[in-house]
Amino acid sequence: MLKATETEPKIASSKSSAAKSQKVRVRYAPSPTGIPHIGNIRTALFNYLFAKKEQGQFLLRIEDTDRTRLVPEAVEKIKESLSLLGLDFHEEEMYQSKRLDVYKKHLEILKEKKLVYEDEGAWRFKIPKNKKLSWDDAVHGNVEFKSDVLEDFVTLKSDGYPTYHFANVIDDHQTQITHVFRGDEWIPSTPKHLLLYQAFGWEPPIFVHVPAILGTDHKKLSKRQGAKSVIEFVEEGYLPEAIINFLAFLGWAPKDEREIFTQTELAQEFSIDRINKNSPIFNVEKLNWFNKEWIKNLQSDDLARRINERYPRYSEEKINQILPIVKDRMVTLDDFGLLGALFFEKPNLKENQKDITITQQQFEEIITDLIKINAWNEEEISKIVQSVMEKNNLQKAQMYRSIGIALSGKLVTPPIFPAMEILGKEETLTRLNEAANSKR
RNA sequence: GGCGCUAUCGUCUAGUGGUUAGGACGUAUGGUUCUCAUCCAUAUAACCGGGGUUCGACUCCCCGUAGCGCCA
Repeated sequence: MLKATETEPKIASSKSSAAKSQKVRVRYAPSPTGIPHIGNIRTALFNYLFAKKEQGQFLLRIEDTDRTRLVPEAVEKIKESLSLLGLDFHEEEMYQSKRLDVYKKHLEILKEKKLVYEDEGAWRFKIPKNKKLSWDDAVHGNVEFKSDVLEDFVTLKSDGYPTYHFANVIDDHQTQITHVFRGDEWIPSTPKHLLLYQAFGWEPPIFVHVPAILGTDHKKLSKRQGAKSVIEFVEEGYLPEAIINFLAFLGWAPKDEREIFTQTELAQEFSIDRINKNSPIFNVEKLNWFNKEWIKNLQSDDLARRINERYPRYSEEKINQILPIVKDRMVTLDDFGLLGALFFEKPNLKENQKDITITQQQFEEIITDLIKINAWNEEEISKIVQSVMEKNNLQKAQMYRSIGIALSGKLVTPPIFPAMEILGKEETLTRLNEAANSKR
């Protein structure tokens, strides 16, 4: 109790009022070592939402000082991931590899102050003894380390490149970053950064250590464990809106119980105070639900346009015609490909043939009656199917499922009567005939 | 091993000293429907343990325990 009132963790936010006089500037600072996975992008999202909320600026900085792990197309993929979600960054882009002289200059300052010493060509920062290093973390409150647990760390490596710690501090200061959002795995290295800020006589930014997203194995999400990128999710038919919505709710929650938010609404609601301390687990089920909701909420034209982009051989007009009967059962855009396939290609009867449980003769009864229909619409079709069903004492499930398979070859189908109407009389009869023959 | 972070239903979370601990996902059951799916309703299930502080702790403090992270 005492300690809490004394240190007052949330002082961090009152401290931010000092920073508030200046414009909020945040950055996303990935290393171009590959395609950023969904956990990395969530950090970018928090940065972005906060900047938008505070009408500040969101910068992109490429931390490309580890030349051994550089992946050539990574920068492009990072930008693609951001733009897929509509996270526009401020025009200032920064590449650490182009700032070697800056780091070198700053090393000179430390040399003059005798705070570094040479060690096999590298320059190490000398850790002072018996010093308490603490900061008011915007999500974790007061965090404190004793300097004794730290080891003298390298600032500039022998190859002339800076370490992460060194470049990070200098860059954040020079670009006037006010809030540093980063994964909480960086908490243990923050004392080093603090030391650097002190050495240069700079005011440190507000640290916002965001909990890492965990996989179902309760381990930090990593590419090695198969963590996917935004690019992959979009390829699989997830909507950017749903991905944003889902990611925002991993480690953060709004004041009320509403769950569906646009990016703009999220930015309005966003607040650092409401970021959780504990690490959430990535749960695909929930993502699926968000995606389903977003598909439902999308305007039909918009949805049709996106499906058309995915399946250019399907015309938007045809998609619009089919959409009303398949929309409700789509989880991802990919599902349109599955559910709508029957309108574009012949079914493969073999796979589910054993589930066709009505006889050849019963098929033929239906066909003979369907032929007589003049006005080919679902009501008429339905009447005939019902009557054959009753006459033969068939179960609904049996009848509908058999016809569904005859039309599509699949077990999950759109509602069959409107489907038959859209398919057209001739094609429907052909398929029923084929199914009938397959029962021979 | 050292240091640190964290701890509410299976999962995402609300909750800031007094609540029947709320919502969502998932799951189960029932209803609607044109099979499957949708939709609707209902149910399901949680405060890690132990000590304090307090008239009263999920909530504040301490100690454990566990998970995770960083460094070695």
